[in-house]
Formats: sequence, C-alpha cells, structure tokens
Amino acid sequence: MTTMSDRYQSDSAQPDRRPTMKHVAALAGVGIKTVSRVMNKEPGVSEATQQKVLEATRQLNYQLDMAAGSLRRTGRQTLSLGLLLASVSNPFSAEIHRAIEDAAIVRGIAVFASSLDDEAERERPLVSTFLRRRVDGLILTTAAKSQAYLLPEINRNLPLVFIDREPVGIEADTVMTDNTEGAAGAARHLLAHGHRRLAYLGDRPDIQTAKLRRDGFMKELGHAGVATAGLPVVEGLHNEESAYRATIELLSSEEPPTAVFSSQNLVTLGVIRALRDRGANHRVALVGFDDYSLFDLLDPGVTVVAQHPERLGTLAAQRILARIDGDQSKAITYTVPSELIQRGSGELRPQQ
Amino acid sequence: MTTMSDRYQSDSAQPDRRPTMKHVAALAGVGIKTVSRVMNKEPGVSEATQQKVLEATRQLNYQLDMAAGSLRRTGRQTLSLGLLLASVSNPFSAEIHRAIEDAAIVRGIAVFASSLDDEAERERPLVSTFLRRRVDGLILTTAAKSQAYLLPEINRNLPLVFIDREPVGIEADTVMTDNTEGAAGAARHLLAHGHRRLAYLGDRPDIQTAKLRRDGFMKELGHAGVATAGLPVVEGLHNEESAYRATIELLSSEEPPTAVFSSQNLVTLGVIRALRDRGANHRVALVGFDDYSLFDLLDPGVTVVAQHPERLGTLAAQRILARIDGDQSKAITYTVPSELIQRGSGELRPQQ
DNA sequence: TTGAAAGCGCTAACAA
DNA sequence: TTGTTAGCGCTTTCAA
Repeated sequence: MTTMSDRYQSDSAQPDRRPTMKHVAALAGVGIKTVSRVMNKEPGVSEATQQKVLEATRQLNYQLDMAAGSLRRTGRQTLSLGLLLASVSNPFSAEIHRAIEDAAIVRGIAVFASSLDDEAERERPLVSTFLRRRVDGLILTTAAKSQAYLLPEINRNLPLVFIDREPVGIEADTVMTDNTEGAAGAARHLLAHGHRRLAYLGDRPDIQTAKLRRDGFMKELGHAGVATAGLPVVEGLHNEESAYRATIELLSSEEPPTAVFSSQNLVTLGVIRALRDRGANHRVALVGFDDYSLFDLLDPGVTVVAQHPERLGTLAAQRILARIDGDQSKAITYTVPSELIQRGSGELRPQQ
Repeated sequence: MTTMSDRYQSDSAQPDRRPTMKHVAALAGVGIKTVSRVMNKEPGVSEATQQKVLEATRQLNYQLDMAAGSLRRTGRQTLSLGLLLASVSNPFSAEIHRAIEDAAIVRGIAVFASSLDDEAERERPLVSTFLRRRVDGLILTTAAKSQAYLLPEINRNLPLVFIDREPVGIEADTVMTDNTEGAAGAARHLLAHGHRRLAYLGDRPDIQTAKLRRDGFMKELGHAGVATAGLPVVEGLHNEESAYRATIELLSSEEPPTAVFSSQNLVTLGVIRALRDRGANHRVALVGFDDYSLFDLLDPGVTVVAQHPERLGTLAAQRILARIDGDQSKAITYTVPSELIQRGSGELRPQQ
C-alpha cells in the first residue's frame, strides 16, 4: 500500500497545489472519512484522533472545499445566496444588502450581489449566473416585464423572494414599501398646505415602483377634487442630471408649480439643485420619495416619504431563510409602511 | 443498455430535482461529453447535434453546474472573487464594490462581498469563508494587526490584492489613497487661511488609514512651526454620535479651536452637526477627509480631501484579473492621489 | 465528430 | 470509533 505521506512530500514541490482531505488523512494517519467528521464537527471521533487531525490540518493549512462537499451532500446546499439589487452603490440598495448579509452570516451563508441598473435585459443573465452557481436562494429586485421565466425554479422549490418590486407572472414571497399609500400621503400633505398647482417628477413608468408612486399621487389629487388634467407629469427621469433640467424647465413655464413631488432619490437631488440654482428653494414646496443622508441639514430640510431599506432587507432575509428551512406555505407579501418626515421643504405654503 | 430517457421520465415525478448533463444527453440522444462541449462552446460539434442538445437544454430548463465543473477543470477556477469591505453599506465601500463588480462581470466572475466593520477579529473568519469556497482571488480591506496568516495562500499563488490599507507581514499588490499627503494638504490649507489653533478629530489609531492621516496632519503642522503640544487630538471616534460629542466638548473648552480636521466621513458628519447646533458652522473652519454626497449643498459647503473609491476599485480589479491571468511580477502598490475640494468650510478665516 | 471511462474532493451508506 | 466504497455532476483523457 502506498501511504499518502510520500504523496504529500512530492506535492510540496508544487507550491500552488492545495492539500485535500487525503493529504490530511495521510499525515494524521487516519482514514479520509475521519477527517471529514472532524471538519464537519460530526460526533463519533475520539478526542485523541481529533487532535491528530486538527494538528495535520494546521500543518498543511488545510481548508475544507465546500463546493466539493455540497456536490454529494444531501440537499446539495452551497450555503450561498444570490442577491440582485438596483445597484450595490445605491444607498437604498446598500442598506438592504447589509441587512441581508447580517442575517445570512450567522447561518454561514455567503451572498453574491449584482447590480441591475433597472435594465430589463440584464435581469435574466444575472439570475442565470446565480443559478449556475447553485445558490440556495434568490432575493431579487427586478426590471423585466415578467418573471414567469422563473417558474421552473419555483417548481424545483428554489427559495425565491422579491424585494422592492412585486413579480409579474408568478407568485412568490415579496417584501416592498407601500408605494401607493406613501405617494398618496405626500399628495395629502401638499394639499393640506394649500397647494393646488402641483407637479410630478418621476422615473421611467415601466419601473413598477415609479408607476405605483405616480398613480398613488395622482389618484389622491383626484380624490381631493384637484384637476389633474393640466398638471405637469414629467417621467423618464433616471438620474440627477435629467431631473435638474426638467425642474429648470418647469420653473420657467407660464404657470410654474407651487409644489413638486419627486418619486425617487436621484430625482429629488436634481430637483433640489435646480430649486436652489433658481433661488426657489424657499418658494416652491418639495416632497421626495425615499430619504437620503443629509436631507435634514439642507436649507430648507427636505421633507420625504422615507422607506426602510434595512427593514425590507431583514424581512427578505427572514423569508428566504424560512423557505430554505423548508417552509412550504403559500407566498406572502409584506408591505412595509413608509413614513412622512417633515423637515421644511414640504411645509412651505404657496407664495402667489 | 438502459437509455436515459426513461430515467428522465421517472425523475419528472420529483419536481425538485434538477436535470443534469445525463438527462440532457439522454433526451438529445447523445453522449454526455457532447453536451459538455455544447455548454462550454467547445469546437468539434456538428451544427445538427448542437441544435439537438440546445433543444433538450431548453426543454429541461437545464443550467450548467459550475461548481461541479470546476472540480475537475484544469486550474479549478470557480469564476468567483472574495471582496472584504469596511461595510457594504458605507458609500465609500459601495463605490469600490460597484467598480469591482463592473470589471468582474465582463469576465463572468461573480463576487462575494462581506463587511468587516473594522473589527480585527472578523477578518480571518471572513477570509476563511472565501477560501473554503475556493474563490479565484481575494480583494481585502483589512483590520487585523498582521496579514501574515495569508502566507500559505500566497505560496499557493492565490491572487491577492489589498485595497484602502496596506498589508502587514506580507507583500502583495495594494491600492490605496495617499492618506499622509492628503492630510498634510488639509493642514497646509488651514494654515494658509490663517489658522493656528487647530484640532484633529479621528478614528481609532489602530486603523491604518486613521493613523496615516493623523501623522500626515501633525507632521505638516510641525514643518510649519506650529506648536502641536497643546493641540487637541481626539481619537477613537468611530461614528457620528461620538464625533458630535467630542466636537461639542471641544467648542466649550477654554480655548476652542478655530479650525478642525476630521479624518473620516462619519466623523465629519458628527462635526458638522455639532458646529451647526452651536451656531459655529460659519465661525470654525472644517476640512474633512473623504467626500460625501450633498456636502456641496450644506451651509457652508464642506471642504474635503476627496478620495476616488471608483478608481481604487477599478485598479484593484485590474490587478486581481492580471494575477488571475498569470501575472507573476512582484507586488505593486498603487497610490491614488486625493483631491482637496474647496467649498467654503475650509476657507473660513479665524474669527478671534 | 463523438463517446466511454476515470477521477476532481468530498459526503452517504454501510461495514468492521 | 473508524474506514471502505460508491457516487455527486462535471471535465479530462483517450479511443473510436
């Protein structure tokens, strides 16, 4: 019989080869299954044997190969999660990300995160990437028209949670903000402060959250009997730049609005800069959807409909972990309430 | 001979079982190696055979198992990267993250990101997690006293890049900001505006970047002949809250400083709030290290030593990809210049 | 152009 | 308590 120790010897000449269980077993003078038991903290190994194995482990600097293990393991779990976000660099997404990471790490689960940038055509390839890596679950912010392509995965019982936006064409756990109600609240707030000439500035209406916020805002105005026919609705604003230009244009129109509602944080930033550049920041009221760092320190403070990204992330993580643990109950949708935070800009009265 | 097609039939009763190459091969009526060739776009498959295979793939909704493949593949690459950041929710880290993701995705590489929170004892377990998953490379922001524990990995030729902070105890590619020079520039700037009673507010000095910034700042004052003996140096500030309290205390001291240098964005936020609450924002000058969104819109605008996180991320990604591609040249350190951005707070003159 | 057999590093099942 | 064998899904090698 060839012992593994000479195999190990010869291997040491090849510095970029990682030791395997075989090497550890040979060095410790035990069987490979015993090493497996120690590495996985399975019971049934004597204290002395365990010490021998651990010593060999240290000497060789051995690290278990999780991928190889999960290939054979019952359930085939990889202890990894796929997370699709608007963008890892967007503060809203980043808070979600952190909350999910914190929940996952206590279970030894690592997370793959990817940025979607609201581009529908990126969604499927990115999800595919996760699937080819056999993640144990998927937490997705989506942009495609339908998520029906995930039906086979649902049938295979892949844990699936949607975050921020509801899926179309399938049923699955969803965690989202009360976009409609939040936007309606913004409308009520501006109306209550006397505004009748309002404007809506928003993102592309094919983005679900943008559409819901627009509809919630407009519907509430309708309820209040405010004519929405001539009301400026500028959509397709996807960054600060375009929102800035749209606001400038709005302010130089015949009958400029006395109040603006912006549906998304980047849009709000553009509006703020435009109002300041035109000296209108104390004259035109503003309520933005989604909070942003330092909004409280601006002049005036920016009134917002704040979301709770860390709460969304925590709930999504709880759902995916429950599903991973075998929860087979039917799909749940959590709606996390938004919160109107008054800081000044939304409480300005109409000036003329 | 048993064809695989009946195997597939019986499997369809088990909805949560994923199809394998065997299933695809059986359905397409080809050998498993042919399926492998098609999935990996290897040459040597006739057009007709390829179509048969792709059709079977679609019908079964087959997805290649990358982990199983890399087990046997020469080089054993997993097409994944481990990224250790201060925190995925910190805007500075998030920008780095995004830049790395963008560079990785074009190569089909997915990234695992984890948050360190500047806790030295989290570093090794998190790195271990990456290692057990056999990532193709590691990009690390560190907190531990030494990174010598990574020596075995270097000997195994694991691509390794340090970002934001230099490793101790080993040599490896590093990408960082010119902390010392940036902080010295802040000192020069404040001195040039007439300040002599300065204060330094900073993070824990065991964090490398904090120490470098403090030293750069103090040394420059020394060069200029400013007595640094009585100069308030408040360290250990790790969040907004503690920075706020430290600033309040400083302002109510016998001889309050006429200018403050803060070494990190969270600290700067605390200082800003304290200055405003005490009505000192137009009286006490402030230069912060690290830029932050909306600093330009505050009153006064916040003068900062800006870093370029996206540049750091891009460079780190380039290095790791080069190493993955076999670059064996000796370790390189990139120092990315910081940039002093004048916005008002740093240009205030001493008042009394 | 195609496929059969071996084996990557590990765990499951079972035997000793 | 310990070890042996088979096999997870794939790629490599090599033969047809």
